[in-house]
Amino acid sequence: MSGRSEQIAATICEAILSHRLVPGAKLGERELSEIFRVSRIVIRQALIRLSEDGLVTVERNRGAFVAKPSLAEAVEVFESLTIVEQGVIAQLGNRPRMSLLTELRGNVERQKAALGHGNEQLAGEFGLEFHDLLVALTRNRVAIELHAQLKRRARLLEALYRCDFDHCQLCDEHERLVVLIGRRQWSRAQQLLDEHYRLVARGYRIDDEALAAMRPLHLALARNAEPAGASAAAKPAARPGKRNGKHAHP
Amino acid sequence: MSGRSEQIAATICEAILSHRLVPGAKLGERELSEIFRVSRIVIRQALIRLSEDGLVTVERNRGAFVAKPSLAEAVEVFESLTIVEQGVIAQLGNRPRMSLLTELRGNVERQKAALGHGNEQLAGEFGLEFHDLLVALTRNRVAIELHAQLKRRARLLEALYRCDFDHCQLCDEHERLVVLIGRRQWSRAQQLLDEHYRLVARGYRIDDEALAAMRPLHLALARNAEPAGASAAAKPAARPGKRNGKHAHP
DNA sequence: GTCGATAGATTGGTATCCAATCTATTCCAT
DNA sequence: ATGGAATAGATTGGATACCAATCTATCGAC
Repeated sequence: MSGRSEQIAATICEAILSHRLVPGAKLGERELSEIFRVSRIVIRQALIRLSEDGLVTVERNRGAFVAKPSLAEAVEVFESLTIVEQGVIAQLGNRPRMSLLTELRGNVERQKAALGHGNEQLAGEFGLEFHDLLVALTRNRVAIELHAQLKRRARLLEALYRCDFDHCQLCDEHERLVVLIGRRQWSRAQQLLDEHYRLVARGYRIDDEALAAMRPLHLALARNAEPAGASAAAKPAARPGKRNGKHAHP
Repeated sequence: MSGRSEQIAATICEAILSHRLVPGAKLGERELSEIFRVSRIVIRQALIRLSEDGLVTVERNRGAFVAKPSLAEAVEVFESLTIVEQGVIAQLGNRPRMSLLTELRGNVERQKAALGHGNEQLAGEFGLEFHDLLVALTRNRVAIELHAQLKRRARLLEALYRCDFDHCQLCDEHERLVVLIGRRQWSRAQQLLDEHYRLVARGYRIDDEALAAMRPLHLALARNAEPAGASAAAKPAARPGKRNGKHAHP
């Protein structure tokens, strides 16, 4: 409903976070405007939104690209996640919301159950959710949005650096973290959290093949690229011959 | 240099942070486009940038306004600042950069000197800088930018809620904070920081007169404009006969 | 083969136009 | 006179066309 550029930005964001658009991919204004059937200006506004969020970098007179953070910046993102969540733990000391720990315990149980069934994919999802729940304990929307932004940037990194996690150990640390929080041992909890994120960061390796997996924009955005009309076509399908044959990957 | 909309956004941001544009003020596209001598689209792009930063809110088909955070949101902003800085302190425990404490000590000395000369204004400036330096200790640009964004929102609040600080006590707490960090008493330091920000938050009172200080855009954005508090009383009612202050903002 | 020039393509920005929506006034009925 | 509907104006959201500046890539000369 609200602004067309807003929902286009959300669509592109979703495509980036699900790795259908890989870091470094060019986001051409003309191409996107044809895909979404809007004018270039709306596309540019969407790209501005994404660039403010850190998911897209705009180079003057060259265009917009999916952000491709350096390894140094990747470390900084994880460190920032650590900082925020350590701060959240410190806040728990002042305003004990121990009743809310139930949610954390429930999440850990779901992680363990998923691991018991050998579903590491699902366990990973729950593992991400754990950190959301931790920040949600503050009931502070500003902090929650801050954390969500950092997490978006972290998910972007997953596309760039192959991750190889020891889900067992990660889940175990989550459980120990809940115990420490329950015992109000904030300092120990912060220390464990730091080690936890360092373990996560160690799971990342440079992945050259990810960049080879680049696919054309109209494929990456096909699912969500609905025509401008209220309900014009159910299928974007193959676009009828505008101009084709210039999609060589550089 | 880089994008026209970018520098216009920076100019408007600066005007907001120095309280020449008060919360709730309308940012009309046509009016701004005439002031900056650019097309409306560039203005809209600048407004989008500012809205992503949280300094302006855009309401569909109604326009853009300088953000007017509720008291609840103000509390959340300060709590988030606390969270980030507490996390920074926790990080200092892992990577001791004690040599950089010199900068913090120097800042405290400048605060005390300013207070000694009775210059509370200058002491307040140094007080803000103290928290920047604290976060800068991490050498983490992502965290620094995160903190800077929160501080911009905090400075916006100063225009909405009149602040009445006990600069002596604030400076004293800064000094004690440096001592605690030097002694590696991270937990105590975090606790003191929390109390510190609660003291700051208590200094804020609802200020109705600030909204009355609204002035036309072209005056607020003039090159050599002064902050709202000083010379606003000279011409309180600049608008002839139009409606005044009817900007209810849920 | 390397270096430079030229021609295309893309971006940044302007001007104009139109539809949808919100605001405020006016006018009418009670 | 007052409340409500109708209307006219203003503002936003967006489209289209157009132009200048810049980047890219091909082509040609040495």
